[in-house]
Amino acid sequence: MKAQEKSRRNPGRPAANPDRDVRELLLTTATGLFAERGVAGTTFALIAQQAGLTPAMLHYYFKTRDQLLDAVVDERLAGLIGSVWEPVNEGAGPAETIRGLVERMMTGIERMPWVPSVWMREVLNEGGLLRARVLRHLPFDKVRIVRQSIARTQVRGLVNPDLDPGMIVLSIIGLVMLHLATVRFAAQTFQQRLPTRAAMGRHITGLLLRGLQRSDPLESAGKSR
Amino acid sequence: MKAQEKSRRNPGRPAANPDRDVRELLLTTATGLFAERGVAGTTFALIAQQAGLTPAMLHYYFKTRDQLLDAVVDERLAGLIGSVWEPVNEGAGPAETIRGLVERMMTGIERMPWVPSVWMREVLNEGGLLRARVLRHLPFDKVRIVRQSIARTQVRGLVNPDLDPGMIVLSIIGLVMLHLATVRFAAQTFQQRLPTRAAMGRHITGLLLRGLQRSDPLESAGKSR
Amino acid sequence: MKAQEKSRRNPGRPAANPDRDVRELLLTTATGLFAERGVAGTTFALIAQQAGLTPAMLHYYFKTRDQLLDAVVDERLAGLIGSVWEPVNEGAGPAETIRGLVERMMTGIERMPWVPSVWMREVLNEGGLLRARVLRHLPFDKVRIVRQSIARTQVRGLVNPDLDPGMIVLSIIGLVMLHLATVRFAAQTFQQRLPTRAAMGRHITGLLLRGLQRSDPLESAGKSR
Amino acid sequence: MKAQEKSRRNPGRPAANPDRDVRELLLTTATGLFAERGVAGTTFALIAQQAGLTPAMLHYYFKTRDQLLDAVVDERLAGLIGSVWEPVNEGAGPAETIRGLVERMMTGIERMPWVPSVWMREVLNEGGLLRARVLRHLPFDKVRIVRQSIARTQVRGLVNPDLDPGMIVLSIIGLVMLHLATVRFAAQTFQQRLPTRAAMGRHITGLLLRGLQRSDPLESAGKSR
DNA sequence: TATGAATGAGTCTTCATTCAT
DNA sequence: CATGAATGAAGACTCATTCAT
Repeated sequence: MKAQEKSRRNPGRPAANPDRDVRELLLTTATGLFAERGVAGTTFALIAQQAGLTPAMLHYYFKTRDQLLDAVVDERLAGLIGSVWEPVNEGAGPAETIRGLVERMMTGIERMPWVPSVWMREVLNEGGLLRARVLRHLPFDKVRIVRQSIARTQVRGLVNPDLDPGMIVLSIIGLVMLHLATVRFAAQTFQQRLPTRAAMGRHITGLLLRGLQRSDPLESAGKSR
Repeated sequence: MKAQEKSRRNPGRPAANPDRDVRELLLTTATGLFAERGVAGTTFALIAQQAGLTPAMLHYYFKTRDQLLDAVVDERLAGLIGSVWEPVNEGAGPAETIRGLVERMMTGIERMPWVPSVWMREVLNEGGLLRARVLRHLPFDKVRIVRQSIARTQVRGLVNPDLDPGMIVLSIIGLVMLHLATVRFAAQTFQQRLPTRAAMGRHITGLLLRGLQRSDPLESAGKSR
Repeated sequence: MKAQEKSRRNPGRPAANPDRDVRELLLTTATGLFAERGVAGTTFALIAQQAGLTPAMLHYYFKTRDQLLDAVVDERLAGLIGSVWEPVNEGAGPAETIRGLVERMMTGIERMPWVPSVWMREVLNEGGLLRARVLRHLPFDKVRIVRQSIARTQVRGLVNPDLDPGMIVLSIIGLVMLHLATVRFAAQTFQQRLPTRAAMGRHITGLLLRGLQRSDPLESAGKSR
Repeated sequence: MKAQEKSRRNPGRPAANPDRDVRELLLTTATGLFAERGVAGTTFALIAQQAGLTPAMLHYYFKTRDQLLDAVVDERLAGLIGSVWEPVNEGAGPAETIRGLVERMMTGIERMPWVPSVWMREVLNEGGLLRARVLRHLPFDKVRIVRQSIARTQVRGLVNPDLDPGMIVLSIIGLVMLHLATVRFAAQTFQQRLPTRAAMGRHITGLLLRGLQRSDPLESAGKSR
């Protein structure tokens, strides 16, 4: 019923394909629930109910559960991944590259707040239900660019020699996702105020950029406490 | 049947309490599956099957699903948490403290490889099924010690001013869990060799300690590419 | 399959709401089985099977077992209770009132033969599974009217002084339910013909009205045997 | 464990067969639970738990559930039935006979308070789980004596002509069981004091004996209210 | 006697999926 | 487009019963 109303709105104008609209609504509802309860914990009935539709309607738009997951990845996550990685190019230095990645991730996530939680649960995790699907969209060439850029700089002695260039991309993405997915929880648990988006950006970028940097260890500072 | 074989092992000696044994076996099987497929995706039937028992047997040892989760947290995770945090004390500097935390986490996880994955999925994530249970075992006083130690050092200008002391504990734990949970995946995905445990420890600790450190940014290094 | 047949009946007319029909069918089947085997002994599977449906279908109409019991009481028993007690008013004498109650009970039960058995088992009995639900529908004000009417008449010496006015309502309802629930059994057991409805009404009403009446005891009659 | 203690009590004396004792304990526990929750609602585990034993022990004494029910009827109910009906003889008048039956029932039930509830649920009711078993112990000859005694007296015009002699035995037993099983409930429901045993005896006997009696109807009394 | 361990069958319930309308 | 009805498969959980010890 709600869907019917929806499909009839804008009676004057050449209605934007209502099919498209409901699909989008369903995807949005689904991703929200995936973030809150995980993919395995989100039933078709729940998505339908929250979208004001019947479960049967869901099957009209997505023949099977797998197709819904495909759509979430292909029509939502893929775009984000593209916008984050596309600008990466060989010309930039590691700092600039990393700063760019982090900034674009945070910007993209601002409009898709469900991503960090879902990413941690369903992509990074062994057996995550979106992992295989996401893999198909990862820009391996771009990833290699970043890795090699860091490795080269490291060889020249300008990057923290402790770091493993092979893990650095994981560290970058993971750090952003991890912090964005858990700030709220951390703040509540340890009874602190929720940091602003800017503060979080500084924290993550600061940790990464300083972490990458070659320099003397912190020992002395700590010792002198 | 398999259980019968089990009860016949150690024919000579007064069999170590078989009750305890099967329970432990079940807990181990369960945690393994939780890591692979998440708590929500792991059915009693699956655990039982993998342990060579019937689902009904699981209910013999754990009256309900909740009780199984309780047991996992209370009898497995709690010990790890304790051993990681117990040695934390006010006397140590931030570097030493962090190094200790990371080392103890990695050591503990070596014997419980299921922890990182489960921690990311079921503790850090919103709606994670172990979150509430784990919270009861978190040593808030120890956490505060670490946070304040870093904050004090930061005020004295010896710590990266970009960092938010309120998020630093999350960053420490999260970084370890994140990397341990995903190295294998990252290595496979990007077709690299799996880093050694030592390399991983260096990577994480290096990232954290350098990241914490106050110093000039990496810009210059990057620019000079 | 049977359900399909069902949905095709009345091919010419605009089928009476099939939803309602199946619901009613299920309620009827359930009450019948409740009478035969008690609520605790009647499984969803049994009801479904007897109605030619699957157990899952039952959950389509009644989300839980409790909801089925609610429906039985609210949609079936409540009406009977209302029709039995509604006409009770202060103006009538005890005999008239009791006769009316008994008559209306017997009439109502004629169309709901499952009631006496269920009432005895699940309402009157300690721990009966419908007791609490039925209690919500009992017209306490009407009950009080009957009790007080009898008590007043008893004080005036016109009612058997042995009777406890507080138990008399129980005796009235109980006697009807008891006899209706067990005539068939009694007749079979003691190999007698089944009394007609009229005979049963006379028996019960006669027992109650004479029993209420003040008069000399039966001793003399018996002694003269 | 409790059972062990129990079986070891009276260490000095030649212990009364402990087998017998535990059996009795179990029967008593079972009948109590049957009264509270019905036979179908009482599990082996519950009986065992309440008796301080393991379910396995129950199977030691009663190989199957059916055997337990057999024992309840044969070793408990049968005795009561016998003591109630044995004294019935052809020489007595209906009043005396009925008074005797009621009195003996009430006396017997005083020591077996679980009987009325169980009788109503599991004997009188269609599909009652003890019905068939109890039937084997009913003294049909005695029942016939009562029925015929009343019928004869009725023919002579000394008994309420409305009554059906074939139903009268059912009315007698049923009335006692019904009232004894439900006084507590009735008192609570209608917020009255619990009648004393004597009051209940008077109520039941009074209702039955007056009810049997031939006499003018109560109409006039009621009308004059 | 006594019990812990074990299980097959069955209970209520949920869910993705189908289909006639 | 949209849905109500329907279901098979599976999930957690219970229970009477068995058996080695």
